[in-house]
Amino acid sequence: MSTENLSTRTRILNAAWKLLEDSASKARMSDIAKAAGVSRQALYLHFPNRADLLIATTRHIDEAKQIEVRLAPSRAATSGVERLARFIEAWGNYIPEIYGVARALMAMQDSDAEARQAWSDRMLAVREGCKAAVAAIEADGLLAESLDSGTATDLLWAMLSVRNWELLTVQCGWTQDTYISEIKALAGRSLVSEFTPDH
Amino acid sequence: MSTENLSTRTRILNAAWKLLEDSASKARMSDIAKAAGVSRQALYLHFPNRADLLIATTRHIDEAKQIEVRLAPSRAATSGVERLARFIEAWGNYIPEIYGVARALMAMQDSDAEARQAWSDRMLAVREGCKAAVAAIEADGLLAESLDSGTATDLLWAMLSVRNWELLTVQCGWTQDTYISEIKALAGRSLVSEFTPDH
DNA sequence: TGTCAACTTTACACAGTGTCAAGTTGATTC
DNA sequence: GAATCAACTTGACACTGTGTAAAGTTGACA
Repeated sequence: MSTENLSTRTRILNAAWKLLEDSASKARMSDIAKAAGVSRQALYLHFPNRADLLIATTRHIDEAKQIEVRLAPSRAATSGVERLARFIEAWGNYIPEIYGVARALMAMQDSDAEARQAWSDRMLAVREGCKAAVAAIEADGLLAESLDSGTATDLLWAMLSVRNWELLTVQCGWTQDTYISEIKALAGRSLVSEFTPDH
Repeated sequence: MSTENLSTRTRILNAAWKLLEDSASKARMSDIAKAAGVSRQALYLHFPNRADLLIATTRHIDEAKQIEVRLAPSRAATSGVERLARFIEAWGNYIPEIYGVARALMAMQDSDAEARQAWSDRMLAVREGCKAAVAAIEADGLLAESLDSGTATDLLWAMLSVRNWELLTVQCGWTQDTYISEIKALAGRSLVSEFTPDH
């Protein structure tokens, strides 16, 4: 796709996305500007600061990657266990897509309150997905006896955190496929009573 | 304990420790210097840079908090399940002690290769503990059927990561006691076959 | 021809790390 | 009691990256 006719704003977002995608490259404001073919100051004409630019980049990716569409199978599931599996697939496979931006945003959390808030909001949305899956399992009467739904939601949320994905894939060297299947199995064993993996 | 007779180096380490402990306070080099009652430059006489100072601080804490002693019950355990439980208690209760420094060190990972290495080394030590616990369970013939020991080690390591502790306690608001008991239960359900919580 | 928005160019303020060089000070040694 | 030395202080400065400010350019549109 030609980059010519796109608005400056879009070119900036695409540049930020691309730079953040490969972990090797730095993504300072000047780097992003250079990659977008605009001056560094042009960035500040469109985004008040780096945090806002990164946040806008995540929304931009969400649109391009259609996160909502990906979540549809989970919402359409007819059983709790299936809903859990489809949700893990949707979100778990989405993590690598946003990992670059996520990393940059997480790195800013200590210094930037706005970045913290933005990331927190996104993660709370994920938590809602976890909550819905847990509720569906509970409705089937299959939530592990020792768990209440709040605790189960928190645990699932933790299992599906970007940091966990990072640890298991980047650090431990798991493939994405291994990650998905092992996390599904883990969530099943630990949240669902009488769980048997539907292979 | 009087701070008078301690060496400058020790006073610096104590100051860094104290500042990093309460999450409210900043811990810039100048802050640490002020807290230690020395000039900022004195810090550079003892530590080449901030990363080294933080790393030295973790070792300082390890000594003061006797991490090795805490790990003894796990090593002395007579069954795999017990070893797992004692290890989770030892490490899980140690996390809040080092969390301040850990946070600072983790925040430096993206920019500082040395900090990354130092943190990685420490976490690999934790992984060894996980590995030993998994090996003990396996030796009892109680490792969950669907798991090989490598995967089980990785999963336990992820469950016991500082990031997970942070998510569950700081973000979800779990108490430390809840964290320990829920993680024990989670590790049991997900790693051990025929697991029954010993009350 | 004039106006306006979008963008560029140049310059600067600021925070925080790390470096450098020239003091001071107090203990040790001859 | 003078010289020496290590440990520390003081003040200045380089560097990086973010964000701000102000003046100049350019092309479209009226």
